[in-house]
Amino acid sequence: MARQPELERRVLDTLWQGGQWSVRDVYDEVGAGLAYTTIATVLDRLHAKGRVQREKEGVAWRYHATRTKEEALAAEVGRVLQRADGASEPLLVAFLDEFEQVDPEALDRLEALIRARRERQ
Amino acid sequence: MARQPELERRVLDTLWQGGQWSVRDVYDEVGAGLAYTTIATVLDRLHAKGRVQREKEGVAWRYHATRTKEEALAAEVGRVLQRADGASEPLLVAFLDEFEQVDPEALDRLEALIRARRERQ
DNA sequence: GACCTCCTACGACGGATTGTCGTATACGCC
DNA sequence: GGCGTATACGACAATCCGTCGTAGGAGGTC
Repeated sequence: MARQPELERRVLDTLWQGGQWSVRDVYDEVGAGLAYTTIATVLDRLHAKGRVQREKEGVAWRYHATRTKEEALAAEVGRVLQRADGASEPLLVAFLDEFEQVDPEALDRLEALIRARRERQ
Repeated sequence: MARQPELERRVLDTLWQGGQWSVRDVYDEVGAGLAYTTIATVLDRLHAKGRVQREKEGVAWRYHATRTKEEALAAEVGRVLQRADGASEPLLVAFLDEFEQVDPEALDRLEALIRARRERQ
């Protein structure tokens, strides 16, 4: 039923919009057709996994993402890199293919960012 | 038991060394302490998922990876990019952080590859 | 032909993850 | 003391993955 946690992903996308979210807030955003407790459970599990944090506000919890979307996605890329035997040239080429396919201009910005990073030290 | 398919990953890493592998070949490589049929099952499932291909040779199957390791890992990065809302600057910066952490020189090679790619058209 | 060895096919089982709820229970307010 | 809302907790089914066991086929050996 869950090769990739689809509902968790939608809930995280919601939190990544920024700010604090109660269960009801999230439910209103992505809960169409689902039970309120379904959303509550998903948020609870994400909290147990450390993916979101929460503070009590009155009787209810307020949730927010532990990491930004960018950080979370980059961390996944980091795991991929870990699995590779170093950043070999074929790997980098394959990466660039993917980047180019998603956004042809991304390569220009990537190059500019690399250059800026070098100058910064 | 399997948040990330560890044994499948090891089997794939084996096939990614290149060439054709029988079940026994793979078993000799990564099967220490496991049953022969465990490896056979894993290869069978990878085949069902399209991750590996196989041809009969006599009575036995010969397996090889459908994609190279580089292609497979890049495809994962591609999926991550799909989930992002475009290649925003914060995302690219976060990616570069990961690259730099894994291999500080990777950024230089990345830049060179981008430049080479631009000249090629 | 009986036997041994190796291979595949297929099914099974348990643990973990995820989607999905239901119920019980606590809290604040009129 | 009720009502409405929120949480806590547990439950169930589906799927994935690691892990085997067993049945049965194909080929070589005595």
